[in-house]
Amino acid sequence: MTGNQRDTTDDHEPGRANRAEPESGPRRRTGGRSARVREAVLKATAELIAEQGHERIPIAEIAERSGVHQTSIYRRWRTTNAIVLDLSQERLTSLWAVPDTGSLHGDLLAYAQRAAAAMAEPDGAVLLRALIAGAAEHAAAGDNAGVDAESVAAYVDAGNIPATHPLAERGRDLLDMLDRAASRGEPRLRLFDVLDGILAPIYLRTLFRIPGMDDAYLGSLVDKCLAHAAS
Amino acid sequence: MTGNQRDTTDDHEPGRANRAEPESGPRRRTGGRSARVREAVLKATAELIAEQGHERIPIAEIAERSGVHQTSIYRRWRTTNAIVLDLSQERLTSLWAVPDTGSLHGDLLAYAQRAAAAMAEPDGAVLLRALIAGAAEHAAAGDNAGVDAESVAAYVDAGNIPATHPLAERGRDLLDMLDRAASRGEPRLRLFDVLDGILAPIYLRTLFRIPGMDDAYLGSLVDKCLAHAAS
DNA sequence: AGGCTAACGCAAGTCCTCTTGCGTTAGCGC
DNA sequence: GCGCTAACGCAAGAGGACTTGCGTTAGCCT
Repeated sequence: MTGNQRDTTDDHEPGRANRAEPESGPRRRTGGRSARVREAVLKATAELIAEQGHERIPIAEIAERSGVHQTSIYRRWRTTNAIVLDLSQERLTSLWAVPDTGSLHGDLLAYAQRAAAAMAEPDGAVLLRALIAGAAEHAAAGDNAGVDAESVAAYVDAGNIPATHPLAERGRDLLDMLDRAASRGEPRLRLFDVLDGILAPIYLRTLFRIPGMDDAYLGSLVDKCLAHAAS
Repeated sequence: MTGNQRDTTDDHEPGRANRAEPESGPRRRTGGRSARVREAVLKATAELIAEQGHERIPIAEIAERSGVHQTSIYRRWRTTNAIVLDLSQERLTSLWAVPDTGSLHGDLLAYAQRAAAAMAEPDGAVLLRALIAGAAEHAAAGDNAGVDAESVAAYVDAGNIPATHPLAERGRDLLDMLDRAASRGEPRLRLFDVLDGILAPIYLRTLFRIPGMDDAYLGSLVDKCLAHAAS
């Protein structure tokens, strides 16, 4: 299209995982004004999503609300979806410091409750959909989140998630939790048992707007997970 | 515009649920040319999705491929997303005649295999996303798929799904299956146990492109479901 | 078979999204 | 502080999505 296939999605994590690029281009300016602009745009987008309930927000509207010029937004993100994806990664990352309650059952329940609470936010479902759309875009771009299909399968067989996968961050946190439990002598759950047994139902119910995710329900999900580990 | 605010999204189910509208407007023409046009558009859209791998297809392109004029498409569906939603409802409805293998375990496994196979189609993930987007649009439009939140909750408590819900059709089929099992003397599973335990993991892995949904995996999902019913 | 009109084809339009070039501001290294 | 230039603001402008009015075709009903 524009002939430049990398700039749009690369600015999302400005100063974190600095891959050792030998001839890295110009040095980015991540602080000060740039950071303020990013902040303002993300904040405005979150507000508009919460108000309107959907992600189809014209960039012009985000520009007006945030006080940032349209052009700047287009140059940095190019599409509304990229903004929402950026927002969702920030939100669903910082929010998810995994609890340490002392027991696996308690940890899992707290985790489930946090996940359910995040989804219950006014923009929770929208952010989840953005995450999904992000995963789909990666796939459409040709690669499977930067890793080829076979090595992804190898990861999954080993009970892990490739580092560039949208769910990777959460996978790491969960693995820590499961390791803690094992070191306490509690049964060792596999990562995908938790993903399938706890996260998947919460996500399904969120996406299809099925209510009833109270503590009793979440508790039953956790119990099922643990029952399998025992058997 | 046309002054008619219901035609766009109402043509999806031409002759099925005729709500008793007293002063129903002009009588629709659902057969012949209209049906051919609908067929051509849906077919072209499915092809383009399978080829390009995503749903961001300009209507002009669908018009060219299908031989139907842009204007006609705009008047009937208004957005690409509506077409894909239409397509997904048709596809995911006709395809899902629920098997009757003689045992609950066999039925559930066959069901899981069909679901996984449908998701493995080149356009499976896209159609699933369209279904989700459809559910979200309903929600954004103000109502919860035509039913208010409380009555939805009541349905869910009773182990059922409201009739207008995107998953309703599949829910009905599944309930039939579960009833059959109960009448054979097998344990009675609740609908949402199947949704949470089988469909949710399949959907999660589809949406996030996690591979490894082979028969062994699907079998383990079914086993877990049944283990809970026995306990 | 014939009338009525829903639905389609066609061709201009209109509106809005997105781009491009250039001047200005301000982050970062010295 | 000073220089360099990344990132922003601004104002046109190009391109594509969507609409509208009207004539034509063909379902559906009697």
